Amino acid sequence: MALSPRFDPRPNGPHMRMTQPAQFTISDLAREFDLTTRAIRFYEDMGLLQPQRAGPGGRSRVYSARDRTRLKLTLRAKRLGLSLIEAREIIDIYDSPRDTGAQLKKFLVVLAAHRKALEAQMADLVANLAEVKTHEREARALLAKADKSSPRVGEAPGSG
Amino acid sequence: MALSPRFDPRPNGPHMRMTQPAQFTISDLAREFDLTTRAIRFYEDMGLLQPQRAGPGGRSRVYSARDRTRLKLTLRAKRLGLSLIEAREIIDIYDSPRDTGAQLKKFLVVLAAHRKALEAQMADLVANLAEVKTHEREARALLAKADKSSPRVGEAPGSG
DNA sequence: TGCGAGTTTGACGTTTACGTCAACGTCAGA
DNA sequence: TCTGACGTTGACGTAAACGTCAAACTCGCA
Repeated sequence: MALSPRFDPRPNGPHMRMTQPAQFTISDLAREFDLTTRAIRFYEDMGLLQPQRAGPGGRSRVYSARDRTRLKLTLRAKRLGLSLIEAREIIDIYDSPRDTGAQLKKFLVVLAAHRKALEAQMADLVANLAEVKTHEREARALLAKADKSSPRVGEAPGSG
Repeated sequence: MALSPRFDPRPNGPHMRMTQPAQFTISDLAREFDLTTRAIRFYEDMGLLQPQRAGPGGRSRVYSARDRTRLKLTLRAKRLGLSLIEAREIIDIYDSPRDTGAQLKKFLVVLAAHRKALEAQMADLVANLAEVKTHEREARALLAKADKSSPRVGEAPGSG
């Protein structure tokens, strides 16, 4: 748990927290999101993050709040089953410029497709949850019947 | 689209469909679920399917309705981001015997864990969908404003 | 009798998403 | 000055989920 200032490329680091910390080291993010630094560098190789460089020779990575947001979005996309490439495509579109009408229209098309995929997955999820709940009800009913016919010691009925 | 009877290990194949076809070939399932036969054999290697054998020398695989159900569950689990091993563990529990109280209780524990995971994913999904809808609203509003200030030829306002 | 369509097993290749070293630089503190 | 803790860049390894051959068998049919 050493706080280890070291080089610390954070003029107003996490401790200031006026609005949002502006700068993060790679292990800041690793800790926050429970990742290895290797994973974070890999996401950079995949084009998901583009940290600045600082320190002697400009070697150390410095992550901005935007990088952090993109990382958060990446992890959520992963949890929903997207590949890193798919995640990057979507996230890139999300923070790409949309100042012309054509860009806005393309954005809407992509959003519609994305929403359709999410809704399909939602359907799977709802079906699955319904089944789980049904099984739970049935199992509880069976268990209650069994407990009534031959109750076990140490398990008072009605205190579960 | 050749119906290809060949060996056809189906005493009452899909064409009878009184209740449910009882037997399927590997390519029946491949067609139905849009998989390669390779994938289906791989699922067997992973312990997800256990088809009977028939034909000369008992070489050809014959899939039962239960196999088909397990395959369907497998694919849904995959769509929700589970690995094949995780899918197998859950599906195995679903059609394992639950006649003793201990088995019922373990079943309930597993179901609760599974439900918790599904609900977490549901939260991700809902958050994601909300964001998509917000972006859609914003983009549509921007587009409407832009169209009003400089409408394009061939795109009558109010006919989208 | 040979062809095509379908089946089998086996073995190796591929992509994704990292893990796991190795070898090195740097900075603060004992 | 040396030790840790952290950082860097390669380079190689790995697990999952198949794809992609190859070589062989069987069946129905022209």
